[in-house]
Amino acid sequence: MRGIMSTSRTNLREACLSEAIRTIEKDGIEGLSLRKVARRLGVSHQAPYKHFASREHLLAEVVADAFADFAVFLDKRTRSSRTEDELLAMGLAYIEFALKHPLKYRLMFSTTLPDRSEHPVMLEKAERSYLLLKDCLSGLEYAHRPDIDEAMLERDAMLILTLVHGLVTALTSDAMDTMPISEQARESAIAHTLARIGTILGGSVPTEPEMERISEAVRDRIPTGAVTLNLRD
Amino acid sequence: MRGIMSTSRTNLREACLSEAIRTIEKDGIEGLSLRKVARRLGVSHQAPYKHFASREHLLAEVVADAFADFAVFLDKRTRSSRTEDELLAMGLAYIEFALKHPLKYRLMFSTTLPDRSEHPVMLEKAERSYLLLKDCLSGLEYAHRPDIDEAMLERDAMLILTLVHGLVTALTSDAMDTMPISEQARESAIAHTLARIGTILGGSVPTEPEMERISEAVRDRIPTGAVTLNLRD
DNA sequence: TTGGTAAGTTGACGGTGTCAACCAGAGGCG
DNA sequence: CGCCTCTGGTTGACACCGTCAACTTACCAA
Repeated sequence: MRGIMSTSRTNLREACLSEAIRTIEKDGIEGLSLRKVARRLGVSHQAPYKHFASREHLLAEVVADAFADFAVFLDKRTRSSRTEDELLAMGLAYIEFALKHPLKYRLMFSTTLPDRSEHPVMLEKAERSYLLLKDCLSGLEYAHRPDIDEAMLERDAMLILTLVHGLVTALTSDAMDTMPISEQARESAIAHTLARIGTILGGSVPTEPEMERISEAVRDRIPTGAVTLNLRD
Repeated sequence: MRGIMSTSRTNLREACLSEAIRTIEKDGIEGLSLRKVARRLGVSHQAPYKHFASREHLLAEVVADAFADFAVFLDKRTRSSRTEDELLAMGLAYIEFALKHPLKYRLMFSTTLPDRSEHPVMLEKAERSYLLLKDCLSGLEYAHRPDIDEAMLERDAMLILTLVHGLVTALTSDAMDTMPISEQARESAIAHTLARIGTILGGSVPTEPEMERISEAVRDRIPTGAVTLNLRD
């Protein structure tokens, strides 16, 4: 028999998803439990298992949806912008999304997500956003400079992503509650980050000797190969 | 009566800490439980509560230790380096630590840590590393340029930290298992990041009109004030 | 000696994920 | 029509978990 709830027919699956979202909003990602969503849906504790193999699978789907929303947002906002500077538009869109949907954003970059390799759909949705940025970069005249090859572009894309991610992570961290910053400081932090991205793309590629100097230092100091997974020493 | 274990006297506290570390190594941060620690120490499930108010408190202490180790490492490596380029030395030290102790590093930047504001000791240890970088930056001639004021330095410090953090997060992410990259690509990713940091510090500060252009766009698009904590819409 | 406190103990409660077994209904099919 | 199988729900059990409460011991200070 079905539960008493309004969840008609066999759409319990959808109901679980949206109830999961509501639960995360209220209790955080750690507070999500299959039993809780079942209870809140007025359904037996095992019912969700008919639609999701495990808690992780449910979570993976919620996260995948968040990523999908993110990609759509990025795409739409960047496209619709009449700005010359398409990269600036994308950066702004990124930041706008993260500040408008901090929970969703946090969810996407939580470190306790289900293993990516076991949830290919989630992974695929996540990669979409990265591709959008890379495409955007490819469209700029930056990409047509003779000193920029594919690998360089890829590395710079990563850097840019990292910069914006770091910025919004800081801006939406709960440190902001205990140590709030002024609206003005916030704005200049954002503008500064975006400007510095411009600096990176505008500046010429590091010179050969400079790269060699750094690479040497890297080879000197950075361990190569397998990593050790222990917390001691 | 005491447990049978070798944990003599009242050093159960220390024993808990190191057993917690061992547990995290084996079962991940999610797998840490006070009961497990107690069991592995041959002690009753409530014994750890005499030394740690809750699971979170135990975890906070482990994390605080990790941060302390990190700060010490940064300091030592940077100091001992005979390089002219002190910033490069610090960047390398950062990366070296993260690659040598990926678990410890992940632990420090896990998103499921105890609330920072409720664990001041942990917070304080965490801030130490940031201060080290800022100090390092202050020592450079960069800091003495007329166009660099305190706020600018602070913002650039944040950017640099973000860049290095993003780099090592990618390098130690488990995506590396499923999509491994060549030793050479790894090395150039590292060198590239460090070089781009140089680009940032070397380049001149963004011009006034450029900043104004960006700031305007920011004001246009970025929501101000309170954020909404919901996952819908 | 006495009394109080710190550091252990056992026990209980409510919560979790998940396996197993059962059951009702719907649809295909001989 | 009758049967049979599959889907989506059910209850029940198990082994965990964090944490509160109450009890016991050992020691140390007055």
